Amino acid sequence: MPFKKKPVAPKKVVVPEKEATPLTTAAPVTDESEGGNSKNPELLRGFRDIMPEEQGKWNLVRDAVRRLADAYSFDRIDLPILERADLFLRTLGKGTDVVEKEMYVFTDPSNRSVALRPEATASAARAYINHGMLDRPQPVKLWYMGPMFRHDRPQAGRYRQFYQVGFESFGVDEPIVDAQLIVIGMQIFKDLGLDVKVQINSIGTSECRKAYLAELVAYFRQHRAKLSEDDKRRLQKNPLRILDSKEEATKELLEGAPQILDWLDEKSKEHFMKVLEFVEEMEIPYQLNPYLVRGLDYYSHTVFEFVLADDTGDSSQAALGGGGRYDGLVEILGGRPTPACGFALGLERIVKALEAKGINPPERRQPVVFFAQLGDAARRVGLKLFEEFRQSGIPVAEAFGKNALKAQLEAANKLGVPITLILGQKEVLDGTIIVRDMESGAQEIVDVKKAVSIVQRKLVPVALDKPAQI
RNA sequence: GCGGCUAUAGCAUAAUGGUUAGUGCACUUGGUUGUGGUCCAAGCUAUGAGGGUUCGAUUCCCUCUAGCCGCCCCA
Repeated sequence: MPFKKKPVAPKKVVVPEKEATPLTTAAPVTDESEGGNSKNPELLRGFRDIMPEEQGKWNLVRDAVRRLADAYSFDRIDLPILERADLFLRTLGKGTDVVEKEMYVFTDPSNRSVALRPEATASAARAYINHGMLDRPQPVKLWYMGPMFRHDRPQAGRYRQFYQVGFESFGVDEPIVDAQLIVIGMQIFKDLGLDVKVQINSIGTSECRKAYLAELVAYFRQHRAKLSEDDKRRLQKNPLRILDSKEEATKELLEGAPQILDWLDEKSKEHFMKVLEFVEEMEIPYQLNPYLVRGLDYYSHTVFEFVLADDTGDSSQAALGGGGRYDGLVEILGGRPTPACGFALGLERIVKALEAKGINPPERRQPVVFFAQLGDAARRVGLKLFEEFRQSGIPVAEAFGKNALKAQLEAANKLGVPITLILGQKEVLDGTIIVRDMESGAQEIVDVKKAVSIVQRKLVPVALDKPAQI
């Protein structure tokens, strides 16, 4: 970097640090309070690597979702990870924790307030407006999968970067839309082998909710003395939340509390009843949960949550996903009033549930042939031979990085392949190759051109057509 | 954001206020020249970071960081 200054300062002037290191000073490095306490690079708190060993399980989930999205004619959309902070402030609700303390908000270099998305429904609605999707046949059915960010306290199965898949349906207010979304969610779990039930509630329109809330608050005010500090705070800030309080005393009080279902207007009630009818018709295991509320402001009418069926306690991790109707969202963002409904699933929780249930991905297709090489000439031939085998559908492994035959056979042994091909100087000159049976140790020298067909014949008992899996 | 517990190598673990921090798995190399599975040998890699007490700390104390658990919240 110092090169851009005058070539040589004839005097003994030393190039001042400041000018010499513009790159490193661009961002203030303040590591006195955070990280930087090891020679090893450190992960940011709450962030993690999803390691190769875990990918099988993740793929199980990703594949199931992809398959079903396709089957139900949902179109994939990839939404940006960074959005204007304001998008979330307007939609999620100012009082919500997500917005208030969990969002990664910062000012970008052009001095705009931006945020790492804490969820994607708002982005989907934004995209719906931006691309004039209201001019497409309704409903517009979109799905997405990707990382979300919330600066939350990390715990097992809870990270600051976490993955969600979401399904959103815009433009139709029919109860059947809500119902089918529930069906899709349940189908995903069914395909994965997870026993999940759905909890459903309706929180009506914002008007009837307002009336209900007044009643609810009034009710709990009478019993204020029995409430915990947390619940008192909820009563102030977000009274609906008191419905899913875990305090015993509060739960008891709830039994006498006004129920939101009684406060729904006729239309809301009818909508909800129809959703339930459909769900029943589909024989979906559901529970009416009058205390189910969701954390984000944009919901209205139907809300639901997918919960592990065999989960005993109401562990905070039991909910694998949830969603509901959000008829007001598009309008909040300045679009034409558009009914919409959707749900999102938390991938790490699903993966965790798979683990807990001992559900494993099919084994990756094991190589059945190992190619061992000695010397450069053999490597050259081997690289090509490798392709021939691959093209004829025989999975071949190699350890081109190793030179000693011994080491390569060791590797072959570890992989448990039945056959190893050995190609050395001599064989290259002769146009032959050694086929070694790993079990017996028997070897034969064959014409290299026939290697593929000979190996194929030997492998007949070994299933070659096992489905490959990434 | 609040509270509790924890922190030894890639992983799993042992030990200690005092000379080389032990073991297993894994990894690398070797046990002659181009042959694996067993075996043997060697090597590699650790006390999360900073500070304090002490003649001396990995061990005791404090702070920070991270992980786990509970709360909050949520997926």
